Amino acid sequence: MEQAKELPREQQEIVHRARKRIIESIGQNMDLYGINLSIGHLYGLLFFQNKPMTLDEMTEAMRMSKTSMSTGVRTLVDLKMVNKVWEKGARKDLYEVEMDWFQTFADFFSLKWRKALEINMHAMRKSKAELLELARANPGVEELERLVEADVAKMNEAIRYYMWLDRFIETLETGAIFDLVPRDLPEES
Amino acid sequence: MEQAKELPREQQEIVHRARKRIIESIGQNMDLYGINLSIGHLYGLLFFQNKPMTLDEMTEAMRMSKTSMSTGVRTLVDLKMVNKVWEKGARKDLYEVEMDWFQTFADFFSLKWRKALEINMHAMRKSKAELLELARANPGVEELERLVEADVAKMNEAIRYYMWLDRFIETLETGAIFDLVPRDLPEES
DNA sequence: CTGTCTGTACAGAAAAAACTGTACGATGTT
DNA sequence: AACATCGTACAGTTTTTTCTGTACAGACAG
Repeated sequence: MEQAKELPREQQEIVHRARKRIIESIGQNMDLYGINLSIGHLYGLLFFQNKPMTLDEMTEAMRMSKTSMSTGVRTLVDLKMVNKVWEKGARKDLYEVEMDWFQTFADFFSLKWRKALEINMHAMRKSKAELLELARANPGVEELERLVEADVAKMNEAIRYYMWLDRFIETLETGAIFDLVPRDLPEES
Repeated sequence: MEQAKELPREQQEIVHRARKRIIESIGQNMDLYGINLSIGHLYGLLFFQNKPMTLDEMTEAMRMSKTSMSTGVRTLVDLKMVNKVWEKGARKDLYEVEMDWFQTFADFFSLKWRKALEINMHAMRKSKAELLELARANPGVEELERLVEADVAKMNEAIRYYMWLDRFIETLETGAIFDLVPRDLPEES
């Protein structure tokens, strides 16, 4: 895990267990971020490291292949959960967790949601236009009119939702969310 | 997909393509909700159904086994994305999508986040207490003190984040989020 | 330039997830 | 009562994902 070699065996055990509980807890819940258990554990490991870590150190600590560590840590970097760190004349790449979990949260969900939002919104608008055009080109066909009306109503409701989601994502991107729901509560007095 | 049988072939095609685009778009982005492509498609299919659907109808429309439809629709029901519908003397179970996507969104993420929150928070608090007790029982051991201090600082920061997340989830659960970020913008004037 | 070390591409093995067909319990019908 | 019909449990198969070992390109040291 990390240093602490100069402590008596018994104390090391306690520290190790305390850390392990958290690492596994974090790792387990990483599926929220679409991350599997192994990479979740890797993240947990990095969390308790008080200094940047190399791929070889991860390999040893996780008892997994270097290839897995390489791909795993890259996933975490892509998600901005881990940062690549530069150190003077260092041969190896160094990584450490992004400790600002508020930012991690905002980055992750704004990224994912915005991607889905754009794809879906685009599909909605295009299909809606096609259906309206179809109805316009065939006036008076009752069956068609009913059908288009029903579908377009659904699309409009979906678009309304996506427009809300867009504004919501914006609060994450701009940090306005932390005005709406403050990071800290004012002290009780 | 659904009725429209009385329309000319050509018009049916257009409607079908317009719907298909959306269904696939939705299905693809369902991985945000931890749902795979097939079940995503199922959801999209239900979205355009203007009446509740039976398992057998899904089986036919999706060209998949009834077992898959059964488990798939159950997943969607568990996530509150689809509702089981009761109809007078109906032999078969009927399902329809929950059309309130605002609610779907709020339900899904509050459910998932709260679960993770509670597990992680519990682990954090327990481990923190153990480390503090360890330090208390061994005063003056410099190495231990440094280590405990560093770990506890991290845990405190994490707990601070989780307390924020808790308040944030609460806005989803209570609907207060829709006061903070309104469903609709006031009309331009 | 040669030799060494690092990260990753790639192909194959192992593990996990998705999907299916069969069988069966529960419920309703005759 | 016997007979149908429905939904799902379960076991086995297929597909996908994860993980590993090997090999190699790029950077650097001597």
